[in-house]
This record gives sequence, C-alpha cells and structure tokens, in this order.
Amino acid sequence: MSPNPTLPTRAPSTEAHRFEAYLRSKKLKLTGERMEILATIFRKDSHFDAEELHAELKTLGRDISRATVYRTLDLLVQCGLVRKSSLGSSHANYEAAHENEHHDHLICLSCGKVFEFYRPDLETLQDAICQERKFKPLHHSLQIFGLCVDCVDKADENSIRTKVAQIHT
Amino acid sequence: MSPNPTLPTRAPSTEAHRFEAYLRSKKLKLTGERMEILATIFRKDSHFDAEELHAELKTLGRDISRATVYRTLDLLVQCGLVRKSSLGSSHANYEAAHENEHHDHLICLSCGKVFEFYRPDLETLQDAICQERKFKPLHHSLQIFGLCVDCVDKADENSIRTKVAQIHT
DNA sequence: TTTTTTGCAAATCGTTTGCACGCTG
DNA sequence: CAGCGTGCAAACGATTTGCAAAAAA
Repeated sequence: MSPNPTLPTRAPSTEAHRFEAYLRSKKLKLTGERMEILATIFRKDSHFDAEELHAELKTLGRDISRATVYRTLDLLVQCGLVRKSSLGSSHANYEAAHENEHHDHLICLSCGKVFEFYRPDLETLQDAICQERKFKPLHHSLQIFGLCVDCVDKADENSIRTKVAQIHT
Repeated sequence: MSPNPTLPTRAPSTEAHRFEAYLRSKKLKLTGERMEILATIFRKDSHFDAEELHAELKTLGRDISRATVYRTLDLLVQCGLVRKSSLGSSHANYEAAHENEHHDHLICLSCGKVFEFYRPDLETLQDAICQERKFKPLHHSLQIFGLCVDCVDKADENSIRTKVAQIHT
C-alpha cells in the first residue's frame, strides 16, 4: 500500500507556491527578483523594515533596487504572506506570516525587543465588542509598549517618557 | 462655614491651567501661539492631524507656522493633554485628552469614521498578559479596522482589501 | 511580440532643523 | 536683557513615481 496521497509529503516551500498562485491569478509575472525577496523574508525569523531587507539582499549578492523591494512587499502583503505593522516606529515594519497564526506584540521601549503573544480570549473579547457595536472587524492591531524584564530596572525614566510620546501607533 | 476649598469651583479651562503648570515646571514660556493651539484643539471634538490644525488656525485668523504647530503638539503630548495615534494612516493623528479617560478605536475602512470604546475587562486582560510575561506596560494601542453599520453593505470588497493592506499600525 | 517588471533618478509628503529675529519672564 | 520661541526655508527620510531598457509569457 502506498502512502496516503493527501498527506503533504513535506511540501517544499508552501509560501513560494502561494505566491506563484497569487501572481498567476492576477496575471502578474514570476520574476527572479520576486522569488528572491520572498525566500529571503521567509529565511528571517524576526521583524524587519524595507531598508534592512534591501541591505540583506545586497549582502546575498542580489542587488535589487529599493523600488522593487517596496513593490514586492506590497504584493506579499496583498496576498497575505507578509504582515505589516510599524511596532511604534514611524516607518513600516514587516514580518513573514508563517502558517496562518495571528499574534499581537509587546514592544520594549528600552531595548526594542519585540515579544509576540496570542490570547484566544482577547480575540473573543474583541469580537464581542464589535458585535455590540455592530462593527464588522477585518483587521486589528494590539501593541503594548513598555519595559521587558531585562530593562525594567535599568531604563532611564526621562528617555522612556520621551519615547512614549513619540510612539506612532 | 465656607465651601470646602479642595472642591474645584468649576475650574475655567482646566487644560489651560495644566498646560501653564507644565510650561512653568519646565521653565518654558507661555506664549500666545501655544495657548491658541491648545484652545483650538480643545474646541474640536474629533481626531485631527497637524495639517488640519494648521489650516483651522489660519481660518481663525491665527497664522501660526507649521513648525510651531508641530513643536506645540509635541509639548502637549509630553504633558498628557493630547494623544497621538495614527488610526491606520501613515501620518500622525491627534486628539484632545478630555478628562483622563482612556479609550481604544474602531475605524471604518470605508467612510473613515472613528468610534471610541472603553472596556475595563480588556484592560484587565492586557494587564494579566503583561504580568505573565513579566512585562511592564506603559502604553498600549488597540485599533480594530473594519466596516461600520452604514458601510458594511455598500463597501466594495476590492478597494477594502487594498485598504487593509495599506493600514499602518 | 506583447505585456509586465525593473532600475534609476526625480518627486512627494509629512516632519524636523538651523538660523536670525522677536517676545516673555 | 537673557533666554526661549517663532517663522522661514532648507533638509530629511521613507516611500512612490515616470520613464526607458530588460525580461517573462
């Protein structure tokens, strides 16, 4: 008896397939630049911005223009493979949308570390709020800014106060 | 027996007094521009951005430079009289911090209306999450994007999808 | 070969800054 | 009259755009 064909046989790079399908569906072209950008993003484990991604591609020997990086990031956000969230900065940050998990963020104002968390009861509560208000939720963002264990004792109160005022949510 | 002197006797423009106290505490100066900006903000009832505020001041006959508007907004945020939150746009939005109430936002992606809500149990839940993670919260932002009752039936699905991708949280 | 994508450089947009002058304390 | 605050215009930084050349379908 052969292995069950419905079980994925260690699907090589689901994200590449998803992106290809998306491009085909929009009659867009599958280019080397687009695929390299996607692969690089999914090789990373954390948040990044367009500039960092552009720099990383350059160190990998792929000198892709900033314009193309921005245009491709837009496509990837459109098809759900990448998420955008500023994390309090005034410019855009991104992260690969591994699996289909959703999560929110704790952001340390001192060291900049970002901690992800997911609480089903938080989602449920939000849905309840929306239902009460007859509002149809499509997207949400919860960001909690503060100090992580490592920083809580050593952070300078004044510089933190300044940072709080500059948060861009 | 005279009235209890600790009870405020209908304080005229608490916010002006708070701002004055803040300026004095920082050895900053109480100027006409600063006071006009504060008064104009507290006369408004909704969210606004720097450009709108600048324009409104101009129609009021006060031609205050954009630079001063930005500098004063920063001061007001620092002293807690004004709150900053982009509401999903890539530039800063502000709102007067009437009383000391805190609230979160529901933002309609079709008509742009903003609905405020406050749920104590949501705050409690967030505190619980932070305690579990040993994270000291200093500020948070919850924004729920979607469609309000008036728009839920008439919004164009494609343009909404585009807007979701452009949200800047 | 038709259509889309790319890279480049210029343009844009919100915001910040340096500086000379003006006003507040 | 000593500092701060102001307006101006230039500088900024992230992102977007028009266009001609290059690559994918």
